[in-house]
Amino acid sequence: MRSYNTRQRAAVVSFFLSHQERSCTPEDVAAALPDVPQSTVYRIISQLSCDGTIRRSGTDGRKNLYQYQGKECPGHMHIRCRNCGRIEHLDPQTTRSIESLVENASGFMALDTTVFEGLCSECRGQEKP
Amino acid sequence: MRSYNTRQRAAVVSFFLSHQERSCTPEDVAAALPDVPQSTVYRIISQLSCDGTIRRSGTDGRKNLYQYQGKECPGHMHIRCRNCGRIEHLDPQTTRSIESLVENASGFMALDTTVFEGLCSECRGQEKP
DNA sequence: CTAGTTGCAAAGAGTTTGCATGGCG
DNA sequence: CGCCATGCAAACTCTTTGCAACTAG
Repeated sequence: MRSYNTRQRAAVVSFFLSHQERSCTPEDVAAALPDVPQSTVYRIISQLSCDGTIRRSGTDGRKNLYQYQGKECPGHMHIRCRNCGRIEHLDPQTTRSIESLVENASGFMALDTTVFEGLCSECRGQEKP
Repeated sequence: MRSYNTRQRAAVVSFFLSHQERSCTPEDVAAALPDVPQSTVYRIISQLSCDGTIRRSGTDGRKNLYQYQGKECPGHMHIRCRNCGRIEHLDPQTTRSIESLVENASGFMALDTTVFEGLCSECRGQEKP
């Protein structure tokens, strides 16, 4: 089941390469590539995610997030503001500490695809439920 | 906008009361109450969630999770096995430690509705992607 | 050639909503 | 009685899938 180098696949990989610094949704990709239909974007993302080119980095609450998987890119968790939707990174060091805490307490191996729900400093006190 | 005591509402509250120890999905509720249509279950859950009777405790990956909100019930995070879907609690103490770590690192207030993605001890090494 | 890929449209899963009817207070 | 809640079906959002036509190697 080796994969072919199609125009569509190249475009999606190129998109993730030029957005290495942030997590993107399938919608982001489709919006940037109007000539690649959504279903194809979903299929290509699914493949790239399997072969390790990109990795799922959690969810924005609704949609899945994916990010280019650089060689020595240390995995990190994210936190999303429940009020404004903003997503930020937790540094790899904090991520490792949390993983240890969880593993010791539960026996589960915590994955860094975890996305915390939270409130950012600007939204604290002005939550709109 | 005070709420009326209807048979359906009472049934849903009663369900959550008798399942205080675990998080339930709208589907769980609807399945236990065959004479209350799904849309009504969703609407009642939405209300109860607003008025604080129950609280959203995260997601099972697809569906939302809700739990009865006892007065002195300390909030806790959950961890879900990505492989088998099993959900377990993290104890309140571990939850507090994680909240502190996150807050210090990011400035976000971490909410205990966070559900970790992980692998339970039984599924480690036998993940099926 | 021919297995893997695309494009389209339709199906799924979970959730929300519009609207006429019904019932609590 | 008036306002809120219910029931039904339809809409909505995100994602997956079936299938015939296409294309990279």
